[in-house]
Amino acid sequence: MKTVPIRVAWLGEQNCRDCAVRSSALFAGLGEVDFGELHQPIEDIILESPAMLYRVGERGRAVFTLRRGLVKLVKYLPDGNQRIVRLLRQGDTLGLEALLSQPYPHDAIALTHCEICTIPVSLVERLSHEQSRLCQELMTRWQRALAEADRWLAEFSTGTARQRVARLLLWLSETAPGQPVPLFGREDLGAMLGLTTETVSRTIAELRRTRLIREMPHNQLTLDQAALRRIGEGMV
Amino acid sequence: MKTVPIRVAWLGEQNCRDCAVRSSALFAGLGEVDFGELHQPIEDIILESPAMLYRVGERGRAVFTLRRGLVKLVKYLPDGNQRIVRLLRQGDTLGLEALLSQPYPHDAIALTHCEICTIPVSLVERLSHEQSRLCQELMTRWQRALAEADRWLAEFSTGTARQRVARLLLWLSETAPGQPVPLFGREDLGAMLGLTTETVSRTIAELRRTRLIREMPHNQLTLDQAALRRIGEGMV
DNA sequence: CGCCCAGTTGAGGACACTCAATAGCGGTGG
DNA sequence: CCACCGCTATTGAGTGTCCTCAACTGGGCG
Repeated sequence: MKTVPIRVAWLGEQNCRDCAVRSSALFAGLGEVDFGELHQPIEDIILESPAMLYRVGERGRAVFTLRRGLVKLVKYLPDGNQRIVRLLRQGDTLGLEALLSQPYPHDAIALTHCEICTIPVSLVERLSHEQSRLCQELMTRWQRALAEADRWLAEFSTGTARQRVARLLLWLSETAPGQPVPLFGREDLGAMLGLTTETVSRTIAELRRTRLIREMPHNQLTLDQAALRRIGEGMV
Repeated sequence: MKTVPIRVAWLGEQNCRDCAVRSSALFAGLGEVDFGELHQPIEDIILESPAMLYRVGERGRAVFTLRRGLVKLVKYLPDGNQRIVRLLRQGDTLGLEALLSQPYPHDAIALTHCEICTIPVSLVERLSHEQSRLCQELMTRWQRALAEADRWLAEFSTGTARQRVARLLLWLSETAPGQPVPLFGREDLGAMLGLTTETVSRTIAELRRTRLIREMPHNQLTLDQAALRRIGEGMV
């Protein structure tokens, strides 16, 4: 895996009040008053594609909000193979484990260009003493992560290769329905779906031949959503 | 599915102070002082095997602590098939979603004899206003659930049928290593591992023939843990 | 230009699924 | 008490999907 330098930008004057994902971000529930408390600067980082945000086992001192992009969470099996257990997208939170002083349980690796807020654990802790509202907000994050995990298991580890690929493509188009979908490496797709790269490749090729997906510039895809939905649900 | 009447027992004088799973239960972090606040009675219920604790979509008004037994969380796929996304055991917490006023996302069904504490959401909410410690405790529950979900995905949806069955048996023996393990219906096992009942049956039969597992009374099994561990890790 | 990596395609085989028949077990009723 | 039923588990035969191994293609970049 290539290592890519991490560019860091400080928000300076700017703060979470103006954040693009404010409505879905961690501090969404806090009113204006509370923002006064954010004296501590929140770091904003940019990652390019195969860059690692954190590594399994690291002691984290930060929680992250994904403002833009896609991040994979990777677990390593005893036999050395790797499995992508979840994908995070715009508005999702990463590294909540750090709040519990636990090491991160995955590798977190950028799949696309990513913009990520770094929120020091100390800040969250300080605020949560005063704001029981924040606690609620945090639990919502956990809940969302868990719901995604369950969905991941049900949709992407069950059924034929065709079904899994179709469901994954639809999942990827959920953030912006109708918009083109970024397609990444066959190896990653395989690790998400529990399939080999060859099987994924064959399946994608077949979908392309039958015009259910169409290549666009920049490795983007447009989908025949209705048809893919039928496939995903087993209507062959 | 048979419906089994639910026997309800009130704890009366007894409370969480004396609970068998106190050290791992929801209120584990609370000192003696805090127990004074538990004026509200905590209901203790007993479920027998295929009884349902709650149903997907229900508006929950309670969180549950599993004091004893095994509970499956079931999700239903669009094609009507069902998938068991997680198994809960002694000390685990169920229905945390109720704290966020969310409907339960699964069916929760007892796989064995179960003893379960029912904790009203209102009680948790009242306490959590005063006790930021409880918030921490709750997040730990979420984190544990999420870790189990990830593990479930990595261990029970990957590899050959032999590997999956071996790993599941080992998982079941984790609560009490060396102790016999309860074995349940092939259909449930299949839904946990993403396999058909026939494949599970063949695999179990083969493990029995090769003496890696041994039948005991009451549908219990003793395991050759070392051998199963080798299988689970792919050392054939 | 040629290397390297990612993706594609092919052939063969292994594994799990499907369909179907049989065996075991517990409960019910004659 | 035994015969019968229903359900679950087991076993078998045949098929299909996906995996493995391997060759080939094509674009990016030194």
